[in-house]
Amino acid sequence: MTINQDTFTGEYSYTIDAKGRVNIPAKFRQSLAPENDQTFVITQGMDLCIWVYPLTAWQIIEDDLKDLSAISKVNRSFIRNTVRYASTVTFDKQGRIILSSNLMNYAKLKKDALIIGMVNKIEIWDPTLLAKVDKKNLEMDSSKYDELADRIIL
Amino acid sequence: MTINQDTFTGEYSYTIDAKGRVNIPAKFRQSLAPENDQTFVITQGMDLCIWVYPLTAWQIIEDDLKDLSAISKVNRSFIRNTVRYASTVTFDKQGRIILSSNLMNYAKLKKDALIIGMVNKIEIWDPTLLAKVDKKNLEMDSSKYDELADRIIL
DNA sequence: ATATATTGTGGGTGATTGTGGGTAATCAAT
DNA sequence: ATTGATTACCCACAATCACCCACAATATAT
Repeated sequence: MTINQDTFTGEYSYTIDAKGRVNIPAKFRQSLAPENDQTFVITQGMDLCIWVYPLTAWQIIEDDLKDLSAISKVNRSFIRNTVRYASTVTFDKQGRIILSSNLMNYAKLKKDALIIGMVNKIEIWDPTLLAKVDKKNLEMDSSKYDELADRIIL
Repeated sequence: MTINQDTFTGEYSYTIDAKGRVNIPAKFRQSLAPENDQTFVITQGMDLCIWVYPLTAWQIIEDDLKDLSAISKVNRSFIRNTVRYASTVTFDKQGRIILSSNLMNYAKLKKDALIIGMVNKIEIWDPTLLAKVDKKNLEMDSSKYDELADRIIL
């Protein structure tokens, strides 16, 4: 049973094989809407992880980027840095996608991967790295959590 | 799997051979719409790089420019610096295009080329030059980046 | 409990891609 | 016209990738 189309929750651990392939959790595959053609777009996250979007969600981002005028220098470098690391990946018959070595280096991924549902996208982390980052964030941001709690009813 | 016709994302590194030929990434060739007849228009970018447009996209730019008055300073400089140097290139059986020595000088290209999808066009950079330019831009404009990131939900 | 289907992980092989070079046509200048 | 230079087109090959199959472990159904 899936909650919503193109919505992802939960945490799963997988291994990355010698060819850089990781499994997309079966639950995520099932909640991916059919019009995505079993395809995601993967790119660098704003933290040291990989972001994975359903294809159609990424297309909306692209459309927004198309509206930015190339006359502005800031726009150009923003587009460049957003799109630069993005690539489409379709999962194979076994449900795996291939991670480029670029992205694996960026997220410091080796053999183990932690895959986390982030509602509208998916994050892929190195388990030990996430543990560290997580701990630091908790210390820093506990006050800001309260702000958010006001806006979102849990 | 390609996202859309005539849209390009991702980063690829290639080598320029002695004849000034560079490969257009296979993914880009595949997403180039058939009515372009395997043809691009290459010209000077507004940064120190080469811009590569699908033929039909360039034709639209030309049409737009005809409609615009020459009064605007932006238009005049765009026409002078960009349109001036434009020429059409068709890729060969191996998927390569030829770069004129003019354009290679402008973008300071030697042996290595970094090819970046910029949604509706492609950029060709010297790898070390881009690293420098990019770093400078990020330092100068980080606040404007945040504005843009707010408008475009990642 | 047993059988059946699904899922996660590994590997093999043929097709595609990136890169180099060669040869014949085209053009320019003497 | 002859030479030299430039361009357009063709071939070759190594490395990479996409696709296929295998199988053990887990989950589901009867």
